[in-house]
Amino acid sequence: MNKECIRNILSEGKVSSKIMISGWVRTRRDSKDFSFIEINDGSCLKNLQVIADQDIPGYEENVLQANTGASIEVIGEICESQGKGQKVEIKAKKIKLLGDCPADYPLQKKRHTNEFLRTISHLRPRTNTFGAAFRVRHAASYAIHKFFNDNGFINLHSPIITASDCEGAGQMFRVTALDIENLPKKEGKVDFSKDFFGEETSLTVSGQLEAEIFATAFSKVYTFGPTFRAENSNTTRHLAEFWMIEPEMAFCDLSGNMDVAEKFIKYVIDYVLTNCAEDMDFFNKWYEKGIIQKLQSIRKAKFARITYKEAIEALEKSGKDFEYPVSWGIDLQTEHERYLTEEYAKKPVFVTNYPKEIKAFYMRLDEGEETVSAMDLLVPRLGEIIGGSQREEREDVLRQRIIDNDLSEKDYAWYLELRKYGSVPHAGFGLGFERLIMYLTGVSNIRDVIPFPRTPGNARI
RNA sequence: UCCCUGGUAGCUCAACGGUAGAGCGGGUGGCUGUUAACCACUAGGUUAUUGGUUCGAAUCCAGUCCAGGGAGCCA
Repeated sequence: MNKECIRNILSEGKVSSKIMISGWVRTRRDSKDFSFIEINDGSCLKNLQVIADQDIPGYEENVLQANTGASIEVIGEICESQGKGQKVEIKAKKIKLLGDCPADYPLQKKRHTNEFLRTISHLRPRTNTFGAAFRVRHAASYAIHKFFNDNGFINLHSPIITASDCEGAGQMFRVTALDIENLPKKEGKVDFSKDFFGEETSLTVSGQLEAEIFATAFSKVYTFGPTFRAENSNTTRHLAEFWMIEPEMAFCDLSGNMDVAEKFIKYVIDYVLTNCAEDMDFFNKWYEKGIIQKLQSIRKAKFARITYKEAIEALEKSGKDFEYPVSWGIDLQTEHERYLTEEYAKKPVFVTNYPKEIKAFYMRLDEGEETVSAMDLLVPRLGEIIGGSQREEREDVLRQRIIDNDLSEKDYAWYLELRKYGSVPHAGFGLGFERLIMYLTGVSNIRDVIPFPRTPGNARI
Protein backbone atom coordinates (compact mmCIF):
# COMPACT_ATOMS: atom_id res chain seq x y z
CA MET A 1 0.00 0.00 0.00
CA ASN A 2 1.47 3.30 -1.09
CA LYS A 3 0.80 6.45 0.85
CA GLU A 4 0.44 9.13 -1.78
CA CYS A 5 -0.13 12.85 -1.95
CA ILE A 6 -3.06 14.11 -3.95
CA ARG A 7 -0.89 15.90 -6.47
CA ASN A 8 0.81 12.65 -7.46
CA ILE A 9 -2.46 10.75 -7.70
CA LEU A 10 -4.01 13.37 -9.96
CA SER A 11 -0.93 13.69 -12.16
CA GLU A 12 0.34 10.12 -12.39
CA GLY A 13 -2.01 7.82 -10.48
CA LYS A 14 -2.64 4.52 -12.22
CA VAL A 15 -6.20 3.23 -12.40
CA SER A 16 -6.89 0.24 -10.15
CA SER A 17 -3.80 0.75 -7.98
CA LYS A 18 -4.45 0.62 -4.27
CA ILE A 19 -3.42 3.64 -2.26
CA MET A 20 -3.74 5.40 1.06
CA ILE A 21 -4.28 9.14 1.29
CA SER A 22 -5.01 11.59 4.05
CA GLY A 23 -6.16 15.19 4.09
CA TRP A 24 -8.85 17.64 5.11
CA VAL A 25 -12.42 17.51 3.91
CA ARG A 26 -13.36 20.46 1.72
CA THR A 27 -16.92 19.37 1.01
CA ARG A 28 -19.09 16.31 1.33
CA ARG A 29 -22.21 15.45 -0.66
CA ASP A 30 -24.34 12.59 0.53
CA SER A 31 -26.41 10.43 -1.76
CA LYS A 32 -28.86 7.77 -0.69
CA ASP A 33 -26.39 4.92 -0.88
CA PHE A 34 -23.02 6.67 -0.73
CA SER A 35 -21.17 9.95 -0.23
CA PHE A 36 -18.82 12.08 -2.27
CA ILE A 37 -15.99 13.53 -0.19
CA GLU A 38 -13.57 16.04 -1.64
CA ILE A 39 -10.30 16.19 0.23
CA ASN A 40 -7.28 18.42 0.01
CA ASP A 41 -3.86 17.76 1.47
CA GLY A 42 -2.11 20.96 0.43
CA SER A 43 0.05 19.23 -2.16
CA CYS A 44 -1.86 20.96 -4.92
CA LEU A 45 -4.82 23.24 -5.52
CA LYS A 46 -7.20 20.53 -6.70
CA ASN A 47 -9.18 18.31 -4.39
CA LEU A 48 -9.46 14.57 -4.76
CA GLN A 49 -12.94 13.07 -4.91
CA VAL A 50 -13.51 10.03 -2.77
CA ILE A 51 -16.53 7.75 -3.20
CA ALA A 52 -17.63 6.32 0.12
CA ASP A 53 -20.23 3.60 -0.20
CA GLN A 54 -22.59 3.23 2.76
CA ASP A 55 -21.58 -0.39 3.29
CA ILE A 56 -17.94 0.40 4.05
CA PRO A 57 -17.11 -0.28 7.69
CA GLY A 58 -17.98 2.57 10.05
CA TYR A 59 -19.86 4.64 7.47
CA GLU A 60 -22.07 6.32 10.07
CA GLU A 61 -19.33 7.26 12.58
CA ASN A 62 -16.67 8.15 10.05
CA VAL A 63 -18.09 9.31 6.72
CA LEU A 64 -21.25 11.00 7.96
CA GLN A 65 -19.22 12.86 10.60
CA ALA A 66 -16.60 14.03 8.11
CA ASN A 67 -17.69 17.65 7.84
CA THR A 68 -15.90 20.42 6.03
CA GLY A 69 -12.58 20.88 7.83
CA ALA A 70 -12.35 17.37 9.31
CA SER A 71 -9.20 15.33 8.75
CA ILE A 72 -9.53 11.82 7.37
CA GLU A 73 -7.48 8.90 6.15
CA VAL A 74 -8.68 6.91 3.17
CA ILE A 75 -7.66 3.50 1.89
CA GLY A 76 -8.98 2.66 -1.54
CA GLU A 77 -8.46 2.17 -5.21
CA ILE A 78 -7.94 4.68 -7.99
CA CYS A 79 -10.82 4.55 -10.50
CA GLU A 80 -11.85 6.41 -13.60
CA SER A 81 -14.51 8.89 -12.62
CA GLN A 82 -18.04 8.47 -13.92
CA GLY A 83 -18.74 12.15 -13.41
CA LYS A 84 -17.42 15.24 -15.12
CA GLY A 85 -14.86 17.51 -13.53
CA GLN A 86 -12.21 14.94 -12.69
CA LYS A 87 -10.51 12.11 -14.50
CA VAL A 88 -9.88 9.88 -11.53
CA GLU A 89 -11.35 9.41 -8.10
CA ILE A 90 -10.86 7.06 -5.18
CA LYS A 91 -13.26 4.27 -4.43
CA ALA A 92 -12.85 3.93 -0.69
CA LYS A 93 -12.48 0.59 1.06
CA LYS A 94 -11.93 2.12 4.44
CA ILE A 95 -12.25 5.65 5.81
CA LYS A 96 -11.02 6.74 9.20
CA LEU A 97 -12.06 10.03 10.75
CA LEU A 98 -8.90 11.34 12.39
CA GLY A 99 -10.13 14.68 13.68
CA ASP A 100 -13.73 15.79 13.46
CA CYS A 101 -14.70 19.40 12.82
CA PRO A 102 -17.51 21.07 14.77
CA ALA A 103 -20.11 23.29 13.15
CA ASP A 104 -18.41 26.50 14.21
CA TYR A 105 -15.49 25.94 11.83
CA PRO A 106 -15.04 29.41 10.32
CA LEU A 107 -14.07 28.38 6.79
CA GLN A 108 -17.08 27.91 4.60
CA LYS A 109 -17.46 26.39 1.20
CA LYS A 110 -17.45 29.81 -0.39
CA ARG A 111 -15.15 32.75 -0.93
CA HIS A 112 -14.12 34.72 2.10
CA THR A 113 -12.62 38.15 2.05
CA ASN A 114 -8.88 38.28 2.65
CA GLU A 115 -9.60 40.76 5.46
CA PHE A 116 -11.62 38.14 7.32
CA LEU A 117 -9.03 35.45 6.66
CA ARG A 118 -6.35 37.68 8.18
CA THR A 119 -8.25 37.46 11.47
CA ILE A 120 -7.84 33.66 11.44
CA SER A 121 -4.23 33.36 10.37
CA HIS A 122 -4.02 29.89 11.97
CA LEU A 123 -6.70 28.56 9.61
CA ARG A 124 -6.24 30.55 6.41
CA PRO A 125 -3.50 28.28 5.02
CA ARG A 126 -6.31 25.76 4.42
CA THR A 127 -7.95 27.97 1.79
CA ASN A 128 -7.36 27.88 -1.96
CA THR A 129 -5.87 31.37 -2.05
CA PHE A 130 -3.34 30.79 0.69
CA GLY A 131 -2.58 27.28 -0.50
CA ALA A 132 -1.71 28.68 -3.91
CA ALA A 133 0.15 31.69 -2.51
CA PHE A 134 2.38 29.66 -0.24
CA ARG A 135 3.12 26.99 -2.82
CA VAL A 136 4.24 29.79 -5.14
CA ARG A 137 6.20 31.37 -2.31
CA HIS A 138 7.97 28.09 -1.71
CA ALA A 139 8.72 27.59 -5.41
CA ALA A 140 10.08 31.14 -5.72
CA SER A 141 12.25 30.64 -2.66
CA TYR A 142 13.68 27.46 -4.12
CA ALA A 143 14.19 29.12 -7.50
CA ILE A 144 16.13 31.96 -5.87
CA HIS A 145 18.55 29.62 -4.13
CA LYS A 146 18.89 27.58 -7.31
CA PHE A 147 19.56 30.63 -9.46
CA PHE A 148 22.34 31.89 -7.25
CA ASN A 149 23.80 28.47 -6.65
CA ASP A 150 23.87 27.69 -10.36
CA ASN A 151 25.55 31.02 -11.03
CA GLY A 152 28.38 30.48 -8.57
CA PHE A 153 27.07 32.48 -5.61
CA ILE A 154 27.67 31.51 -1.98
CA ASN A 155 24.74 31.86 0.39
CA LEU A 156 25.62 34.07 3.35
CA HIS A 157 23.65 33.87 6.60
CA SER A 158 24.03 37.47 7.70
CA PRO A 159 23.37 38.25 11.36
CA ILE A 160 19.92 39.19 12.60
CA ILE A 161 21.10 41.03 15.68
CA THR A 162 23.41 43.88 14.84
CA ALA A 163 25.15 46.76 16.53
CA SER A 164 25.68 48.77 13.37
CA ASP A 165 23.00 51.24 12.43
CA CYS A 166 23.98 50.69 8.83
CA GLU A 167 23.02 53.31 6.26
CA GLY A 168 20.57 54.82 8.75
CA ALA A 169 17.77 53.18 6.80
CA GLY A 170 14.61 53.45 8.81
CA GLN A 171 13.66 52.94 12.42
CA MET A 172 15.14 49.83 14.00
CA PHE A 173 13.75 47.45 16.59
CA ARG A 174 15.94 47.53 19.68
CA VAL A 175 17.20 44.25 21.05
CA THR A 176 17.91 44.23 24.76
CA ALA A 177 18.15 41.92 27.74
CA LEU A 178 17.93 44.81 30.20
CA ASP A 179 15.10 44.93 32.72
CA ILE A 180 12.94 47.59 31.10
CA GLU A 181 11.19 48.28 34.41
CA ASN A 182 14.52 49.15 35.96
CA LEU A 183 16.99 50.46 33.39
CA PRO A 184 20.60 51.12 34.39
CA LYS A 185 21.35 54.81 33.88
CA LYS A 186 24.53 56.78 33.38
CA GLU A 187 24.38 60.57 33.24
CA GLY A 188 20.62 60.42 32.73
CA LYS A 189 20.82 58.05 29.76
CA VAL A 190 20.34 54.31 29.51
CA ASP A 191 23.67 52.60 30.10
CA PHE A 192 23.90 50.03 27.33
CA SER A 193 27.36 48.96 28.47
CA LYS A 194 25.38 46.96 31.07
CA ASP A 195 23.35 45.25 28.33
CA PHE A 196 23.95 41.73 27.02
CA PHE A 197 26.25 42.78 24.17
CA GLY A 198 27.80 45.68 26.04
CA GLU A 199 26.38 48.14 23.53
CA GLU A 200 23.15 49.16 21.85
CA THR A 201 21.85 46.48 19.48
CA SER A 202 18.96 46.12 17.06
CA LEU A 203 17.36 43.76 14.59
CA THR A 204 18.98 44.09 11.19
CA VAL A 205 17.48 46.29 8.48
CA SER A 206 19.77 44.89 5.80
CA GLY A 207 22.48 42.33 5.37
CA GLN A 208 24.25 44.39 2.74
CA LEU A 209 27.29 45.50 4.70
CA GLU A 210 28.01 41.98 5.87
CA ALA A 211 27.47 40.77 2.30
CA GLU A 212 30.10 43.24 1.13
CA ILE A 213 32.56 41.65 3.56
CA PHE A 214 31.93 38.20 2.15
CA ALA A 215 31.90 39.44 -1.45
CA THR A 216 35.47 40.62 -0.93
CA ALA A 217 36.42 37.00 -0.19
CA PHE A 218 34.02 34.79 -2.15
CA SER A 219 33.47 37.17 -5.09
CA LYS A 220 29.78 36.38 -5.41
CA VAL A 221 27.48 36.01 -2.41
CA TYR A 222 23.84 36.49 -1.56
CA THR A 223 21.74 36.73 1.57
CA PHE A 224 18.14 35.62 1.81
CA GLY A 225 16.74 36.21 5.25
CA PRO A 226 14.43 38.21 7.47
CA THR A 227 14.86 41.94 7.93
CA PHE A 228 13.06 44.33 10.24
CA ARG A 229 11.82 47.89 10.07
CA ALA A 230 10.09 49.65 12.95
CA GLU A 231 8.51 52.23 10.63
CA ASN A 232 4.89 53.05 11.29
CA SER A 233 3.93 52.15 7.73
CA ASN A 234 0.35 51.15 7.06
CA THR A 235 0.24 50.22 3.41
CA THR A 236 -0.37 47.22 1.19
CA ARG A 237 3.36 47.05 0.43
CA HIS A 238 5.07 47.26 3.84
CA LEU A 239 5.77 44.86 6.67
CA ALA A 240 7.72 45.27 9.91
CA GLU A 241 9.28 41.84 9.28
CA PHE A 242 9.98 40.81 5.71
CA TRP A 243 12.39 38.66 3.78
CA MET A 244 15.02 40.21 1.62
CA ILE A 245 17.35 38.89 -1.04
CA GLU A 246 20.64 40.75 -1.31
CA PRO A 247 23.28 39.61 -3.79
CA GLU A 248 26.69 41.26 -3.67
CA MET A 249 29.29 40.82 -6.39
CA ALA A 250 32.94 41.76 -6.46
CA PHE A 251 34.49 42.76 -9.77
CA CYS A 252 31.11 44.03 -10.91
CA ASP A 253 29.89 47.46 -11.99
CA LEU A 254 26.45 49.02 -12.27
CA SER A 255 25.77 47.59 -15.68
CA GLY A 256 26.77 44.07 -14.60
CA ASN A 257 24.57 44.53 -11.55
CA MET A 258 21.56 45.25 -13.74
CA ASP A 259 22.36 42.28 -15.95
CA VAL A 260 22.21 39.97 -12.94
CA ALA A 261 19.03 41.59 -11.61
CA GLU A 262 17.28 41.19 -14.94
CA LYS A 263 18.41 37.61 -15.42
CA PHE A 264 17.40 36.83 -11.85
CA ILE A 265 13.84 38.18 -12.16
CA LYS A 266 13.31 36.35 -15.43
CA TYR A 267 14.64 33.11 -13.97
CA VAL A 268 12.23 33.21 -11.02
CA ILE A 269 9.30 34.08 -13.31
CA ASP A 270 10.20 31.20 -15.58
CA TYR A 271 10.55 28.76 -12.70
CA VAL A 272 7.21 29.66 -11.16
CA LEU A 273 5.33 29.61 -14.47
CA THR A 274 6.75 26.16 -15.23
CA ASN A 275 6.40 24.61 -11.81
CA CYS A 276 3.26 26.26 -10.43
CA ALA A 277 1.05 26.19 -13.50
CA GLU A 278 -2.10 25.18 -11.65
CA ASP A 279 -1.68 27.75 -8.89
CA MET A 280 -0.83 30.44 -11.43
CA ASP A 281 -4.04 29.63 -13.34
CA PHE A 282 -5.86 30.26 -10.08
CA PHE A 283 -4.27 33.70 -9.68
CA ASN A 284 -4.84 34.44 -13.34
CA LYS A 285 -8.54 33.76 -12.86
CA TRP A 286 -9.20 35.30 -9.45
CA TYR A 287 -6.51 37.90 -8.72
CA GLU A 288 -5.10 39.48 -11.85
CA LYS A 289 -6.57 38.54 -15.18
CA GLY A 290 -3.83 38.17 -17.77
CA ILE A 291 -1.00 37.88 -15.27
CA ILE A 292 0.35 34.71 -16.87
CA GLN A 293 0.54 36.38 -20.25
CA LYS A 294 2.10 39.46 -18.67
CA LEU A 295 4.80 37.40 -16.97
CA GLN A 296 5.45 35.46 -20.15
CA SER A 297 6.04 38.66 -22.07
CA ILE A 298 8.26 40.08 -19.33
CA ARG A 299 10.32 36.93 -19.39
CA LYS A 300 11.15 37.66 -23.03
CA ALA A 301 11.32 41.46 -22.92
CA LYS A 302 14.52 43.46 -22.61
CA PHE A 303 14.10 45.68 -19.56
CA ALA A 304 14.38 49.39 -20.28
CA ARG A 305 17.32 51.30 -18.82
CA ILE A 306 17.15 55.06 -18.37
CA THR A 307 19.10 57.49 -16.25
CA TYR A 308 17.51 59.61 -13.58
CA LYS A 309 18.12 62.62 -15.85
CA GLU A 310 16.20 60.96 -18.68
CA ALA A 311 13.46 59.96 -16.26
CA ILE A 312 13.03 63.54 -15.09
CA GLU A 313 12.88 64.75 -18.70
CA ALA A 314 10.30 62.08 -19.55
CA LEU A 315 8.19 63.10 -16.58
CA GLU A 316 8.42 66.78 -17.50
CA LYS A 317 7.39 66.07 -21.09
CA SER A 318 4.59 63.69 -20.04
CA GLY A 319 1.99 66.44 -19.82
CA LYS A 320 0.74 64.78 -16.64
CA ASP A 321 -0.45 66.84 -13.71
CA PHE A 322 1.51 65.20 -10.91
CA GLU A 323 0.68 65.90 -7.30
CA TYR A 324 4.38 66.22 -6.56
CA PRO A 325 6.02 68.59 -9.05
CA VAL A 326 8.94 67.29 -11.07
CA SER A 327 12.37 68.86 -11.18
CA TRP A 328 15.97 67.66 -11.11
CA GLY A 329 16.90 66.63 -7.58
CA ILE A 330 13.54 65.36 -6.35
CA ASP A 331 13.10 61.83 -5.14
CA LEU A 332 10.77 59.91 -7.44
CA GLN A 333 7.31 59.51 -5.92
CA THR A 334 5.00 56.55 -6.41
CA GLU A 335 3.05 58.41 -9.09
CA HIS A 336 6.29 59.17 -10.97
CA GLU A 337 7.54 55.60 -10.73
CA ARG A 338 4.25 54.23 -12.00
CA TYR A 339 4.19 56.61 -14.94
CA LEU A 340 7.70 55.61 -15.93
CA THR A 341 7.06 51.87 -15.85
CA GLU A 342 3.39 51.72 -16.82
CA GLU A 343 3.10 54.42 -19.46
CA TYR A 344 6.56 55.50 -20.55
CA ALA A 345 8.45 52.20 -20.77
CA LYS A 346 5.40 49.92 -20.56
CA LYS A 347 7.60 47.24 -19.00
CA PRO A 348 10.11 46.91 -16.16
CA VAL A 349 12.54 49.81 -16.24
CA PHE A 350 15.85 50.44 -14.49
CA VAL A 351 16.39 54.05 -13.44
CA THR A 352 20.05 54.79 -12.80
CA ASN A 353 22.44 57.49 -11.63
CA TYR A 354 20.36 59.35 -9.06
CA PRO A 355 21.51 62.60 -7.43
CA LYS A 356 23.84 61.74 -4.57
CA GLU A 357 21.75 63.76 -2.10
CA ILE A 358 18.80 61.35 -2.25
CA LYS A 359 20.78 58.12 -2.07
CA ALA A 360 22.90 56.31 0.51
CA PHE A 361 26.50 57.23 1.33
CA TYR A 362 27.99 53.93 0.16
CA MET A 363 26.92 54.32 -3.46
CA ARG A 364 29.72 55.03 -5.90
CA LEU A 365 30.14 58.67 -6.82
CA ASP A 366 29.87 59.20 -10.58
CA GLU A 367 32.14 61.42 -12.59
CA GLY A 368 31.11 65.02 -12.08
CA GLU A 369 30.26 64.12 -8.48
CA GLU A 370 26.59 65.05 -8.92
CA THR A 371 25.15 61.57 -9.13
CA VAL A 372 25.83 58.07 -7.81
CA SER A 373 25.82 54.67 -9.51
CA ALA A 374 22.46 53.64 -8.14
CA MET A 375 19.77 51.65 -9.86
CA ASP A 376 16.12 51.01 -9.04
CA LEU A 377 14.02 48.53 -10.95
CA LEU A 378 10.46 49.78 -11.35
CA VAL A 379 7.67 47.43 -12.35
CA PRO A 380 4.04 48.10 -13.27
CA ARG A 381 1.54 48.22 -10.36
CA LEU A 382 4.13 47.88 -7.58
CA GLY A 383 6.69 50.53 -8.42
CA GLU A 384 10.14 49.88 -6.98
CA ILE A 385 10.91 46.20 -6.57
CA ILE A 386 14.72 46.28 -6.58
CA GLY A 387 17.11 48.89 -5.29
CA GLY A 388 20.83 48.55 -5.79
CA SER A 389 24.07 50.24 -6.64
CA GLN A 390 27.70 49.95 -7.43
CA ARG A 391 29.44 50.54 -4.10
CA GLU A 392 32.09 53.15 -3.50
CA GLU A 393 35.36 51.22 -3.58
CA ARG A 394 37.74 54.23 -3.25
CA GLU A 395 38.74 54.57 0.39
CA ASP A 396 39.31 58.32 0.38
CA VAL A 397 36.06 59.06 -1.46
CA LEU A 398 34.09 56.80 0.87
CA ARG A 399 35.63 58.41 3.96
CA GLN A 400 34.60 61.84 2.71
CA ARG A 401 31.06 60.60 1.99
CA ILE A 402 30.81 59.24 5.55
CA ILE A 403 31.92 62.59 6.93
CA ASP A 404 29.59 64.55 4.64
CA ASN A 405 26.66 62.42 5.80
CA ASP A 406 27.45 63.08 9.49
CA LEU A 407 28.20 59.41 10.08
CA SER A 408 30.86 58.18 12.44
CA GLU A 409 34.17 57.31 10.78
CA LYS A 410 34.92 55.13 13.79
CA ASP A 411 31.78 53.02 13.40
CA TYR A 412 32.64 52.34 9.78
CA ALA A 413 36.33 51.64 10.35
CA TRP A 414 35.92 48.00 9.31
CA TYR A 415 33.90 49.05 6.27
CA LEU A 416 36.69 51.40 5.21
CA GLU A 417 39.27 48.64 5.69
CA LEU A 418 37.53 46.60 3.00
CA ARG A 419 38.67 49.43 0.70
CA LYS A 420 42.10 49.73 2.27
CA TYR A 421 43.03 46.10 1.73
CA GLY A 422 42.59 44.79 -1.81
CA SER A 423 39.62 46.93 -2.73
CA VAL A 424 37.64 45.99 -5.83
CA PRO A 425 34.76 47.49 -7.74
CA HIS A 426 31.68 45.75 -6.45
CA ALA A 427 27.93 46.04 -6.68
CA GLY A 428 24.75 44.50 -5.40
CA PHE A 429 21.06 44.97 -4.93
CA GLY A 430 18.22 44.25 -2.55
CA LEU A 431 14.87 42.74 -3.35
CA GLY A 432 11.88 42.40 -1.05
CA PHE A 433 10.77 38.78 -1.32
CA GLU A 434 7.13 39.47 -0.49
CA ARG A 435 6.95 42.17 -3.14
CA LEU A 436 8.27 39.67 -5.63
CA ILE A 437 5.50 37.25 -4.64
CA MET A 438 2.92 40.00 -5.06
CA TYR A 439 4.34 40.70 -8.48
CA LEU A 440 4.21 37.01 -9.44
CA THR A 441 0.72 36.28 -8.14
CA GLY A 442 -1.21 39.52 -8.52
CA VAL A 443 -2.13 39.42 -4.82
CA SER A 444 -2.54 43.08 -3.93
CA ASN A 445 -1.88 43.11 -0.17
CA ILE A 446 1.55 42.13 1.14
CA ARG A 447 -0.09 40.71 4.28
CA ASP A 448 -1.52 37.92 2.16
CA VAL A 449 1.76 36.61 0.77
CA ILE A 450 3.60 36.12 4.07
CA PRO A 451 2.50 33.40 6.50
CA PHE A 452 2.24 35.60 9.59
CA PRO A 453 2.36 39.31 8.78
CA ARG A 454 3.92 41.70 11.28
CA THR A 455 2.52 45.21 10.95
CA PRO A 456 1.99 48.08 13.40
CA GLY A 457 -0.23 46.75 16.19
CA ASN A 458 -0.17 43.21 14.86
CA ALA A 459 2.21 40.43 15.89
CA ARG A 460 -0.11 37.77 17.31
CA ILE A 461 0.59 34.30 15.87
C1' U B 1 1.92 59.49 10.83
C1' C B 2 -1.65 62.20 7.29
C1' C B 3 -6.17 62.04 3.98
C1' C B 4 -10.61 59.31 2.46
C1' U B 5 -14.15 55.24 3.28
C1' G B 6 -16.29 51.80 6.40
C1' G B 7 -17.75 48.70 11.14
C1' U B 8 -25.48 45.48 11.12
C1' A B 9 -26.49 37.37 12.22
C1' G B 10 -20.71 32.73 11.94
C1' C B 11 -19.51 34.92 6.60
C1' U B 12 -21.01 38.50 2.45
C1' C B 13 -24.22 42.37 2.40
C1' A B 14 -29.38 45.19 2.52
C1' A B 15 -32.31 48.58 5.44
C1' C B 16 -30.05 55.39 5.40
C1' G B 17 -34.93 59.16 11.25
C1' G B 18 -40.41 55.36 12.42
C1' U B 19 -41.44 47.19 14.32
C1' A B 20 -33.57 45.07 11.80
C1' G B 21 -33.84 41.64 6.42
C1' A B 22 -31.66 38.40 2.44
C1' G B 23 -28.09 34.96 0.44
C1' C B 24 -24.48 31.70 2.08
C1' G B 25 -23.06 28.88 6.42
C1' G B 26 -25.31 25.93 10.92
C1' G B 27 -29.47 22.42 12.58
C1' U B 28 -33.64 19.03 10.98
C1' G B 29 -36.07 16.33 7.08
C1' G B 30 -36.19 14.96 1.84
C1' C B 31 -33.98 13.95 -3.10
C1' U B 32 -30.12 13.00 -6.34
C1' G B 33 -23.10 9.96 -9.84
C1' U B 34 -22.84 14.71 -7.09
C1' U B 35 -19.17 19.02 -8.59
C1' A B 36 -18.57 25.55 -3.47
C1' A B 37 -25.23 20.00 -5.64
C1' C B 38 -30.63 20.67 -5.10
C1' C B 39 -35.71 21.27 -2.30
C1' A B 40 -38.44 22.30 2.37
C1' C B 41 -38.51 23.76 7.39
C1' U B 42 -35.72 26.02 11.46
C1' A B 43 -32.47 28.60 15.05
C1' G B 44 -29.13 32.95 14.96
C1' G B 45 -28.66 40.34 16.23
C1' U B 46 -27.89 45.39 23.22
C1' U B 47 -26.54 47.32 14.71
C1' A B 48 -17.84 48.21 17.12
C1' U B 49 -17.75 51.47 21.52
C1' U B 50 -18.75 56.05 24.65
C1' G B 51 -21.49 60.33 24.78
C1' G B 52 -24.86 63.90 22.33
C1' U B 53 -29.30 65.70 19.15
C1' U B 54 -34.52 63.82 18.74
C1' C B 55 -41.11 62.01 20.80
C1' G B 56 -38.17 58.18 18.40
C1' A B 57 -31.23 56.66 16.14
C1' A B 58 -28.37 50.97 12.75
C1' U B 59 -29.45 55.69 10.23
C1' C B 60 -27.73 62.55 12.25
C1' C B 61 -23.30 64.82 15.31
C1' A B 62 -18.63 64.24 18.32
C1' G B 63 -14.81 61.23 20.71
C1' U B 64 -12.40 56.35 20.98
C1' C B 65 -11.04 51.56 18.96
C1' C B 66 -10.55 48.52 14.70
C1' A B 67 -10.44 47.55 9.40
C1' G B 68 -9.94 48.83 4.08
C1' G B 69 -8.02 52.25 0.18
C1' G B 70 -4.53 56.20 -0.96
C1' A B 71 -0.05 59.09 0.56
C1' G B 72 4.61 59.50 3.17
C1' C B 73 8.85 56.31 4.71
C1' C B 74 10.81 52.29 1.99
C1' A B 75 11.97 46.72 0.01
